[in-house]
Amino acid sequence: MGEKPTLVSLARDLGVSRQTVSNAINAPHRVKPATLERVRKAITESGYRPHVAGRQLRTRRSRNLAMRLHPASDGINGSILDRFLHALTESAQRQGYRLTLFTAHDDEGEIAAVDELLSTADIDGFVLTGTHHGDSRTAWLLDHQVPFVCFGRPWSTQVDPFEARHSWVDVDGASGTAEATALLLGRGHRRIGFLGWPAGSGVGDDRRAGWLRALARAGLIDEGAAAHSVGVEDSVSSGARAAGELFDQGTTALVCASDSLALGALAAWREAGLPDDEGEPPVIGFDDTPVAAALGLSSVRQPIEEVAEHVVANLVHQLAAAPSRGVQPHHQLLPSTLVVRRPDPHLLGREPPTPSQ
Amino acid sequence: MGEKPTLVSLARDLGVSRQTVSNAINAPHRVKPATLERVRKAITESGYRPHVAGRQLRTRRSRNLAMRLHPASDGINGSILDRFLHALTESAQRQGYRLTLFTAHDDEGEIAAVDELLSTADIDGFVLTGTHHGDSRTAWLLDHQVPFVCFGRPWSTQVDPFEARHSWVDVDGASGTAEATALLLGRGHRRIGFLGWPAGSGVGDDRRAGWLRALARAGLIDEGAAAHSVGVEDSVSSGARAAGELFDQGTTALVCASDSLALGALAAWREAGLPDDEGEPPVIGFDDTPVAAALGLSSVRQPIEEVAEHVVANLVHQLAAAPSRGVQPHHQLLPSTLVVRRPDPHLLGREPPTPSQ
DNA sequence: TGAGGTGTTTTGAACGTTCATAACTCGGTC
DNA sequence: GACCGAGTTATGAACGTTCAAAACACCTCA
Repeated sequence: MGEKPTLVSLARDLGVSRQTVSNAINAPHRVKPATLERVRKAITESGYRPHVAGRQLRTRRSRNLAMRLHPASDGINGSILDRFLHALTESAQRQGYRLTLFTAHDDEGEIAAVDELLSTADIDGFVLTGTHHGDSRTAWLLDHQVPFVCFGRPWSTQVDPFEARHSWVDVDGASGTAEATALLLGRGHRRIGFLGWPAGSGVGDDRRAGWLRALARAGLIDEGAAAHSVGVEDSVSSGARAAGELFDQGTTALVCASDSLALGALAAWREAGLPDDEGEPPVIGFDDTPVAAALGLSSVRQPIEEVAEHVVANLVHQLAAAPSRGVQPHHQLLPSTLVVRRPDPHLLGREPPTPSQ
Repeated sequence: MGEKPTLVSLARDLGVSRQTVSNAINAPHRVKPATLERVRKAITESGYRPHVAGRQLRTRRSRNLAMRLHPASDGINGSILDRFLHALTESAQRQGYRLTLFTAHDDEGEIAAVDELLSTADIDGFVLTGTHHGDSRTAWLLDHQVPFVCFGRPWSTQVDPFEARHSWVDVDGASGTAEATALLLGRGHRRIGFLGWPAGSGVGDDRRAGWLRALARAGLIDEGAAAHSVGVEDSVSSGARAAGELFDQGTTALVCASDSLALGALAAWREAGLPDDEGEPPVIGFDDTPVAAALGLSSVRQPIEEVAEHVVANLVHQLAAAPSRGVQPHHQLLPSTLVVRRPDPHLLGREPPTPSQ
């Protein structure tokens, strides 16, 4: 009771030295078992916790990670961000780290913010999201020897991402869209389109590539497959418009680069009055957002929780290494997977199908 | 350039004492103008930043705020959380504070986490979200004299929230639903229903109250208005089902407690084939989520950014006060406002209305 | 008996900052 | 010319921790 215990007060009460208590916490093997037990008991009884500032001042480590929170739905959007933040916080916590947020208006602002956080010395490492073509941040961080991990491959046409000098974790979007395409192929569709974003966006091109790969495997590339692929702005209404045109041209099913686009496609499909696949509309979204779940839309799901776990693990690994000599960068591509759903017939604006069998 | 500057190294280079440099930063009025200028120049030139751990150790202040990140869509859901987090981070940053996240599985876990963060002494104040009936957290925090502010009123039937012993900021949901109801009344609707959650959820009851108030003002309470109000689970499909029944019973328009419910109601309305209000479906959602924006659904918007600003301001105010004597709690209820939208006709599954101008 | 370990504990110093207080400077007053 | 007070600057100590190295205890072996 009374004042908050410190190393010194605890040691005094126990009749041992500061350092012994410190060792009991940080290097138990150096303490005689009997003493260790005595100290540990005192620690739990007094509820002693090391004061982070004292520790940080001496060790030059804060056990704090930081990440920039992008303005609403930039890079990773909405619900994905929620899941990512939560998973990241939890993973960090498990490893004894905390997650601090900061904002910035652009990449340059992010660099400035990182610089600030580093010079006040309360952040050990950073998580970068929203990697893009010509990203200026990674070079700066590498130059300044700042520990960091990217969520997202370095999208460069010049360099193989697996040759990058920094660590990253990313989701293989192509595997998911390929799986989605395969599913539609299995249901007999032959004119499967891809509804995505304009070319050049790394992430979008990756998702399109999976669709193309699945078609190629099925030997369906030659007959003008490219005509069934369009790139538009990521919104429900432009998705609806574009999907309508595709359906008019003979497309019978659509794999989409986002749930927003899929939502539009769903509306267009309903309007076009095309047949369904035994209750399931031939439209597949991406990101498995709550909207998709709510509407019963099949969607490709990113293993965000695993991404977070890997990001933190890698960061912690970097921090554990000697600060002088660098650590081997590590690159991890995790597969995305298709979540198959069957929508509530009410929401499709059709009569429920008569239960066969 | 060499090592990172510290107060001492900077003072040595300038030929003044540590304390003078420290004063130049923290109490400029105590330093002779000429000296002040010299010191300031040296600070900017050297890029000196005070080391937070050193400062924290001495002042017992970390300039760190913390908030529990609830598991996905609990309390404040999806996109609202994004906006809130972003606004909170930005507001905190403006005031020279940082935001740290942590997770917990329940209220008890949150209390334990807070206790931990406090005893390692690196958090100055907390933001509480997801307040609910019989919340055990506020009492604990008050008992332990921890500075905190709630986003959300204390939902107690016993006590007037404005008498609460702790500060809170909340959004007056009723004002938004009342506005929504008034809009529908203005368009000639007389049988306006409310599609919400089962009674007892504070937030939900508040939103329903606004609807009821607007009806009362219009003198429409007596004719069995209660029959047009239902409470169901917060999902699109149950919203669709419930809305369908209401429309069958003669309801012509719906104010909803969430965008999910509104989404369902929209589907039901479409299916029922009821008339629209010159292109606008008579359904209004709540929270103005990206889905609502995407579909062109009118929705009540919470001024989350303002909430965050007030939360941080209050917290900072508490922290500025002498730690011994408490600060007057402050209670702030901000109005929500209706965002009126007109959906893309494509998405309604109808022909666009002939432009009548 | 003493030299050399090995295992355990203690001591001095340092990390960078601010508080409390002392010291100095300078103009004005008696 | 000594004294005072206000303005400005400097000094000692402290915040709580860990590093580096010293000290101590005990055991083995020549």
